[in-house]
Order: sequence, then structure tokens, then C-alpha cells
Amino acid sequence: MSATRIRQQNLAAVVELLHHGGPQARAALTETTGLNRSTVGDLVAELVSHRLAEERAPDAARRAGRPSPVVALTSHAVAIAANPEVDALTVAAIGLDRTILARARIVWDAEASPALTATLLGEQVRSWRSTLLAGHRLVGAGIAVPGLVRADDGVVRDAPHLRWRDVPLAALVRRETGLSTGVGNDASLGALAEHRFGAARDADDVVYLNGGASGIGGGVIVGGVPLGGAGGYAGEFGQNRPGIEDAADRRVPGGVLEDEVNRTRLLTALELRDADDAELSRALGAADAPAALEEIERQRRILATALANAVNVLNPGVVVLGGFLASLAGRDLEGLAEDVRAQAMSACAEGLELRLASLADDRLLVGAAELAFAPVLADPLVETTVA
Amino acid sequence: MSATRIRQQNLAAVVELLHHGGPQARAALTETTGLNRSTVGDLVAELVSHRLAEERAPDAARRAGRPSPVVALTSHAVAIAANPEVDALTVAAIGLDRTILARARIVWDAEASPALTATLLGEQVRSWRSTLLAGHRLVGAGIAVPGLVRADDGVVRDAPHLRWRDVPLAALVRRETGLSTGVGNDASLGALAEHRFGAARDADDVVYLNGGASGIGGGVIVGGVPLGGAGGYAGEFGQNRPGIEDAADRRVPGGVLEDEVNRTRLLTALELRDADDAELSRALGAADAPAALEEIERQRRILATALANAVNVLNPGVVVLGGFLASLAGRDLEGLAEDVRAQAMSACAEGLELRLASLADDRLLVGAAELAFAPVLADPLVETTVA
DNA sequence: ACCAATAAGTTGTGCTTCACAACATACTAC
DNA sequence: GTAGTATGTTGTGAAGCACAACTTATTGGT
Repeated sequence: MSATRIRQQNLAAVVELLHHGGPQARAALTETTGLNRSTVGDLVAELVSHRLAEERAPDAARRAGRPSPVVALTSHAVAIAANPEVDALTVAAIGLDRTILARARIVWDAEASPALTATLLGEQVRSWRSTLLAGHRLVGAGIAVPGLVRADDGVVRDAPHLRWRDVPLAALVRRETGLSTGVGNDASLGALAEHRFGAARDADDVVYLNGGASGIGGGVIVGGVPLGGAGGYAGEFGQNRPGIEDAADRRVPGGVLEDEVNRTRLLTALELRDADDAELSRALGAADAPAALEEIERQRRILATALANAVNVLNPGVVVLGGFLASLAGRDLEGLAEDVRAQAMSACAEGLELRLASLADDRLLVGAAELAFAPVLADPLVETTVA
Repeated sequence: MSATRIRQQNLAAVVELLHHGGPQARAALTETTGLNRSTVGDLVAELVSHRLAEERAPDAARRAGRPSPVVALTSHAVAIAANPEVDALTVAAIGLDRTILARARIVWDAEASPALTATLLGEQVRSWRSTLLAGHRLVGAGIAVPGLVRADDGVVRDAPHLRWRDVPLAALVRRETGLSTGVGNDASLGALAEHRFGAARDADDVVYLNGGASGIGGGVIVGGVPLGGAGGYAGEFGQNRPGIEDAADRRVPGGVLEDEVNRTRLLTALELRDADDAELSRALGAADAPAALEEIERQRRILATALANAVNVLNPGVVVLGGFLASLAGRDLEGLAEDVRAQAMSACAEGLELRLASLADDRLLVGAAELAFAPVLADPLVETTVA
């Protein structure tokens, strides 16, 4: 810890507070950082001079005393966020103030190859650079991939849905875009997004489970920090084997959670062919056929055990459910919470809250952008653009 | 981050390196901290002046250049570590250099009440203070309790073995000893000890499972930091419900891991009455009766599934097994590791190592002492003694 | 309309701590 | 014995923050 790093840390603390907590009075920053007024004033001035922040007229204060100017981050620093899926590549440009400056959905018919992904991203970035993003500063790219990702070098180990294996995606994208690029698992980035800006904003220990068409993904926040693990693969709840008390509840011998708690099975039981999550939620709410109700209850039983296992080990304050798991739980969220508490250690389940995910479609892009913003949040004055 | 805290952090970094890594050359400290030679020299001098460290003659170096003095922590700063069990209270005085200066085992016949525990601890501390520990500085007490402990205020929520419920143990001990006191779950502190000084010294992501007479306890290290969770109750693997593929393997309907993987069942199958872990290990190695072998294999199957679940979620680099689980696994550690890998996601299990716990009897006391040393490691010049 | 109270911005000084450079020291190897 | 090397030691300088004194802007009471 050298004398120069102290500045870096303090600037980072201010930027992080603004990024997480949104615009706020300079006096509030003084309060929460514990730094001196004069120091905070200086820090903010430096951020303003680098166009990372702005000072605005004070809010209509109802307090005595001199009003404190409101400090807000700008959208000058921009991250490129991307999310490749089977049918399309979604790209967005997101400012440090979390405004979405641009967004594109590029549908692909042919196979979604990593090279194509990188090329399309490169083109999109070039196009935006000269138009919408002229004058902005691109700080990096973040990509949310539905699959296993090695955190340190951004290699996609296995994304079955996309049929990618051992793809050095970060390197490919860096070459095409000239941006320093981070790659992460989609569910882990969803967890990060829900923690920072969504349903679990107030909790520092969070378990997030997302039910997708292809399986169940998860992410964990521990003490406010994303849980990575030794290789960065942590959070694979979908491959767990939870206890199934009644053998008749088992559908797949030797199967895992996502074989049993499964979107397709749910659709079949509801006699639906194709449905998005909103339709599925409606159908679940309206279901009354005995076979459908039985399947719903079966999946809820197994999910409750899986959640209880997670709660015993991680003792989260909040569990967030997204995708079809939100639909499944939404029928009776408190009832599911009770089932979880009944199977978890009482102390671990004390004060546990189950919540539905709240960030809708932007979740993955917001999470991916966080990946790109990480260096800026750690050291706001770094120059990150690579090429 | 103020100018005064920077000193604190640098001193803490040096003390932590020495505490973790043992005595080492001052030049090594310079290297790993990245600080300037002159700064490190100054930091060490300050630690020496506070009697926290000593400088010794350089090791017989076989390198060119001026030899660098070896810096070592002293035993001047001392923690009181305690571990109440059904039959006895174990107490030790442990130096910051991890030497065990004193140790006592106080057997109790009557019920082990929290008040008695505090009183006995107070007496022991007073007695040692005037004799063995004269001239030393007591920095605090740490207590490893077999049960659920609320981390922030040191209240024992439930220790079934001791029949303690909602006991404000930290407060009681603080009153009797005059020491600032931390309380933790025994398995969590065991995990911490194995991570810092034992079998998982080299790993930053660790799962530790300990098999005791009364159940299975666990602790998790994530990114080098103990996993606490929202209430500090994390790591209760024993209450999990792992999948049991063959219904015939289930012994307790609706039961949990520690009902199925269980020391008593193992002893029964081996036709042993009473045995310590060493005897149990021997018996397990020698077992050849079909019924015994079948029970051993049954428990190993269920344990493997439970470990695979943990590996999927936490992606640890090392899993450490202690107590009777070490005995159970020790028969064929690599075989068990294979079974775990077969059920976990391949990437999560990549490079996973299963190891046996290595700190023997001192593990819990060492872990408890770490609890007491935490304030010193965070701020070496702090004055911690309370009364 | 004015004045006290309050809260926060602004400015200048001083202290702490570290980095750096120049020099001194102790050891290896030839 | 001398060259080479790595490290300790000492003194100077700069960065960054705290603090105090002062200034500014608002509320609320008279």
C-alpha cells in the first residue's frame, strides 16, 4: 500500500458508492466514506475533471444548512455488454451510470460460432463508435455466456447450448474490438446484477437460481463479493443431486436437479407447446388439472430440498429465483419459503427471504457490463482500452 | 483510507505474512509486499519495538549479496483458546508465533454449564497470568463451540451436545477473563486452521468436513476468507439432504447426511463398541466382513454425492476431510475422489484434490486462537485487552 | 425583513508515510 | 584479493489527507 494507491482506493470508494447507490449528495459521500469534507471535495473534482462524474444543483433540501451538490456518474465511460444465445446475439452499450445508450439484437440463422460472435461484436462496436458513442470512452467489453467459463482467462470451457468447447472467447473479442474483454457465466452475472441493482440489493449474502430452457444456472454472492471458486466455475446448482424423499418423485434415475425440476416437464404437464416465462406464469397460476398440479408440487418439493441444502451451506440472507423457477415459485412464494425453512437448519433459515428476480431482460447485460466496469471501479483513472 | 491507516495496513500485511508463512528474511517481505526496502525496515523495527517480532541472524545463505536478517514473530502476544466438549474443557495459551505456551484439560463430571465454563476459564487465565504468561500480553480469547454460533455477538444459539441454547458465551467469558472474546463454530474454526496452517495451506478455496461422534460439521473458505453467511451459520453440511440413488441405501426416511453417514453406524457395522479415530481407521483398513464392507461402501457412496454437490456450488481447489470421515475416506482416498468427480461437473472437479486433515488434536485450539488474533492481524498495534 | 442556528463547501497549513537515490555493508565466486 | 551482487541504512522530497478557520447557503423563529 503505497502513498499513490491511497488516492486510487479513495477514488474507487467514491465511484463504487455512486455506481451502486446512484446519484447522491456530496455530504452523503463524506459521511459514508468517513473521509474529510475537503478530501471528498477534491476526489469529486478529480472525477469531474476526468468526465466520470458531474455535480448538479442540490436537491430541494428541507434541512437547515448549506445544501450539498448532488454528485452523479456520467455515461462518459461505456461498457459493451453482450449475450450470445442459440438464436441471437444481444449487444448493448451501457454507461457507468447504468443508462443503456444503445442496444441491438442480431439474429443468426446459421450456427453461432465464436468467430462470428467476435466479428459481429467488432462491427457493432465500430459502427456505434462513430455514431451513438462518439465522444464516449469505451472501457471494455463483458460477455455473459450460457455455459462454463474459466474466469481468469475468459475461455469458454463448455457451452452445450451454443456447442462451444474450449473457446478463447475473451481473446477473440479483444482482437476484433480492441477492448479488454471479460467473460462470465450468465447465471453468475445475473446474480451479480440482482445483487447490485435488483431484488437482492440490500443483501450481502445471496443465492440466485435461474431456470432457463436448457437447465438451471446459479450464482452466489458471499459477503458482497461474487463467489468464483478455484477455477471460476462455482454456482452450478443445476448439476446437484438433492435428496428426493419419495422415490416416486424421481423421473430420471441418477439424474440431477435440472433433470427433475425442468421447464419442459412443466410445459408438458400444463399441455403447453411453446411459452415464454410470462405465459408460463399465467398458466401455472391458472392450472387446476390434477396431473398438472401434481407435477407442479413435485417440482416444488425437489426445489425446496435443493434450496435448503444451499441455505445450510451458504446461510444467505436472500434467495432470488429467476426464469421459470420464478414462475414455479410465484404461485405461492411464502409457501415455498416455508418448505425450505422446514428442511434447513432453523438458524440458517432464520430471516431468510425468498424473492423473485426483478431486473427483467436487462439482467444479463447489466451483469456483463459490471464485468467490464470492474477495472474502472477498482481504479477509476486507469486507461483500459487496449487497441 | 486515511494516511494513518496506511501504516496500519502495511504493518498488518507484514504480520500476516509472518503469521501465515512463518519466519522469513526481511528481503522476502520486501519482495512480497512490494514496499520499499526502507519502508519494510521501518515497519519491522516498529514491530520489534512493540515486541511483536524479533530479528535474528541471517540464515546460512548460499547466495551472493548482503545477507538479510530473518524476521520472526514472538510469543509476546498470546491468545487464550478454548474448546468445551461434553466431558471436558480444553484450554490453551497460544503465541502469535503459534507456539503453544500452556495447555490444560479440565474434566468435568457435572453438566457443562456456560457459567462454569466461563468461571473455569477465568481461573485458568488468572493462574497462567502470574506464572507461565507473566510478561506476555494477552490479546483475547477464542472459543470453538460444537454448535451453532452467531458470529457477530458470540451467542451460542444451539449446541445440542452441550445442551446450550441462546447462551451469550462471549459476554460471559469477557466478564470472567477481562479479555475480548470471540466465539465460533468448531468445524468452521477447524476449516480456518487447516487452511492457514494445515492440509489446505496452499489453497484459497477450501471445503472442510469433519466427522464427529455427534454429527458432521463443516467449514468453507472462499477466496482465502472464511465463509460466514448472513448470520454466521454457514457450513452446516451435516444437515443437508444429498441424493441417494438406490433407495435401499437409505436408513432414515427423511433423514439428513449425518443420519446416513454416521460414526455410530460405522462402529456397529465393524462390531466395535468404543473406539477413537485411530482405532476406527485401523478397523476400517482391516475390515473384511461382507456386512462391514457393504456399510462402508454405502456411506462412501452417500458422502461422494454430498461432496459432489458441494464441489458444484463452491468449486473448491481442495476438500479436507477430518474425524471419522478421514478414517472412512482414508481406505481409498483417490477412489473416493474419483466417485466425487464422476458426479460433479467435470470443470468444477478439474484439479480438485481430496486430502486428509493434518493438524491433529490442536486443530480447534489453533482455529480458536485465530479468532482471538484477528484484531491483531488487522491492526497490530491495537490495544485489545478489555478489563 | 432580519438574525440566530445549522450544515456544508473552501482554503491554507502541517503531519504522516512512503518512494527514491546515494551510500554502506556483507557475502560469493573466481 | 577483487569484482559482482544483494541488501541494509540514511536523508530528502513529494503525495495525500486531516484539521482548523473561514465562507456560503439554507431553515426557522421573531
